[in-house]
Amino acid sequence: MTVTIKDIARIAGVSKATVSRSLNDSPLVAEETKKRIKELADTMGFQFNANARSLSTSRTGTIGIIYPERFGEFGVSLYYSSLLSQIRDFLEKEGLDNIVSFPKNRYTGESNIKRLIQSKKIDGLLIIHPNITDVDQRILNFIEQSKTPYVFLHHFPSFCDIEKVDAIYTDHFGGGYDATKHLIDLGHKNIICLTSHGDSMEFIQRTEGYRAALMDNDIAVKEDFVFKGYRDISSGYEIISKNFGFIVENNITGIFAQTDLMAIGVMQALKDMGKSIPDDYSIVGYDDIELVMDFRPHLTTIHQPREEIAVLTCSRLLELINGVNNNKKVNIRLNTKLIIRESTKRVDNSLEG
Amino acid sequence: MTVTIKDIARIAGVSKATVSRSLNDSPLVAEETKKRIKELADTMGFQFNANARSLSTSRTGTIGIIYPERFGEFGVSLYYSSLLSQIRDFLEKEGLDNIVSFPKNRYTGESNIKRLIQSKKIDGLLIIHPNITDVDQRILNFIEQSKTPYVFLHHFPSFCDIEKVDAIYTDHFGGGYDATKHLIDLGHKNIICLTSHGDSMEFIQRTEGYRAALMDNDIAVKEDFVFKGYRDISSGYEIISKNFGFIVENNITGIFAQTDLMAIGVMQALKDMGKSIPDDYSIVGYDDIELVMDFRPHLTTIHQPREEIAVLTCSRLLELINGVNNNKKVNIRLNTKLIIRESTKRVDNSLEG
DNA sequence: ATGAAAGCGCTAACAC
DNA sequence: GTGTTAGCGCTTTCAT
Repeated sequence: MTVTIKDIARIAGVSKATVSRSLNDSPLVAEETKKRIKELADTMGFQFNANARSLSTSRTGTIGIIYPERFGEFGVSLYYSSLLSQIRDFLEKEGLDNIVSFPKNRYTGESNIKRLIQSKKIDGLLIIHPNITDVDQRILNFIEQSKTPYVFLHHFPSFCDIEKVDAIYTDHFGGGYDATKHLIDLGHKNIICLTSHGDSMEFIQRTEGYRAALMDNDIAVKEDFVFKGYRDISSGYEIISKNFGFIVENNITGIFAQTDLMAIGVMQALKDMGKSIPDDYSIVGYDDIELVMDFRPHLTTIHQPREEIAVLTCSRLLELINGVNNNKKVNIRLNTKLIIRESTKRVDNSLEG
Repeated sequence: MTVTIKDIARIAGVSKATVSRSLNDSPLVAEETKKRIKELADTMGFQFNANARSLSTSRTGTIGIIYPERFGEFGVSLYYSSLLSQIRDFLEKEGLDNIVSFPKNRYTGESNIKRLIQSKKIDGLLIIHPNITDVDQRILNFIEQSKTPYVFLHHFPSFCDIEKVDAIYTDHFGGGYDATKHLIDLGHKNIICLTSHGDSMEFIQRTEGYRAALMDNDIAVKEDFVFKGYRDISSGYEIISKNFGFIVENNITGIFAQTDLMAIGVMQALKDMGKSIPDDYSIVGYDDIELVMDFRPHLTTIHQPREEIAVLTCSRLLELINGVNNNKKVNIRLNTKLIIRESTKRVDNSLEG
């Protein structure tokens, strides 16, 4: 039923080797035979057996994508699924398949990274890992010594020597800084910040950016101005509702929410309290997910260049796989971009004491 | 560097066959040797070469998931990505990998279904296909004669003889019916419906359910009460804003939006016009995506049993792959469930003429 | 320019 | 209970 090169060889009256060479466009075979074989293969509906091929060449034509476990969570997936789409798009263009996996099997605890590499199911790895615990040094060593091409993306891989890995990431510190600076520039002095629980690097870095911007502008950094939540809409909503007294007492006018979802929740909460945005409060989000355009006022936010991340990451991985420019590591920090929309506004000083 | 069964055989002083048998838990080998071999394999960090294995057994341990192309679009992915998560979860439990793919490569136009099957990259296929154009009869025949196990999910596969395929889907007609009936039961007489452009079966079926419910309750079906949009928040928003005059003129009080996202947009639009929900308008959505809980009032909606779909679909596919109960097709229509929350309310008849 | 043959790592008859 | 061997479908030396 399935047609193999052997079948083609038989029918064409040539050897398997010639068929293989022809279909792989080897220059060693006469143009004429090559053409004949190709056409024959085509009419016979031939397709390489990927397993046989991989066994022989050690190339599978599939890329492994390692996602943080909480990808499964709803809110988190909004930004990531957009990034993933871009990655898929690129790989599709190259005719590559992809296997998406968590670092570990959640049931057996087995390392999917190790498994995928050892079982030779993939040609390379794209890794988004939030922190040290998820991809530990042992695994990292394993990948390294297996010589599997891999690229880290999205965050700065702070848990390892950046000189020793390929990584494409955005400047989360800078993003946090810019968001805060924007509020400061608009005259806001009392700015709170909503970040995420946990040790995910991106949030730690955004918060550092927030602090730095305040300090650079001689505004005291107050630890109780940093609220930890769950990076989704309801968490943003809840933090604001519960702490509204605090917000009023402290004369807060600027709010930096470290995810757009939180920012949306913040806006909802303020609206529900009869407040107006940006007249009463200025809000800055983070991510620039598509969803924000569905809400009024349109959110001022930090755009992450997802498409660029995807393109650069995939291109780099392909270089590694194809063995070009793989003598030295590539390390790119992409700038985020402040997108000013409608949720931020110059503070009205005339009303101040 | 990589350790193979040959290495183990050499070190253990047995043949490759014995090693293979041991690691595959064959009853043909003595318990003692088996144990010894297993431990050895373990300490040596052995892992089967998936390609060699697949070549020999024709089993790959990976499942292909075919998604509609517009999975890439943001709004659409909210429901589907939740479904996909559930599927992944099940497959993870079984130690299976998955390759997610569109029906065709968007660049080359090549059929990914054919390619994945012919190249023997997958053991079975999970197919979510919106309509006839995406998975045409030729491909269907191809799958069939390739004997690749496959299960359709999410929609009723109306383009083929349902008796001849395995399919797990929800009752979109029933869902549309229940949503509408709920509004009718609450006393609403003038009910509009927001559906999606295109020929996606799920929406056609939901609209049919809407019509049937009206007819069954002696309410005239008016074609201009059905609005076509893009299944996202802004589309819902726009339809309501643009047609608010129509809504008022026609005394509309009930709105059935065929996606939750549209429903959210509807609520926003009405709010922005100073209307109150559910006092002025009752809204019913569809899907029961997680996002709806982030909005007030909480949306009354049609819950789709995604987890059940995922579990049943995957279980069935595994049966097919393992050759159990594969003599007759399985065809399950799951019921949706009306979830009554805060966006619907009995119509206040005292105000009526 | 083409063919023969070995080998990739594993499984499964078939022998013993 | 274990070993030998052929074979899965392809690539790639090495011959010719």
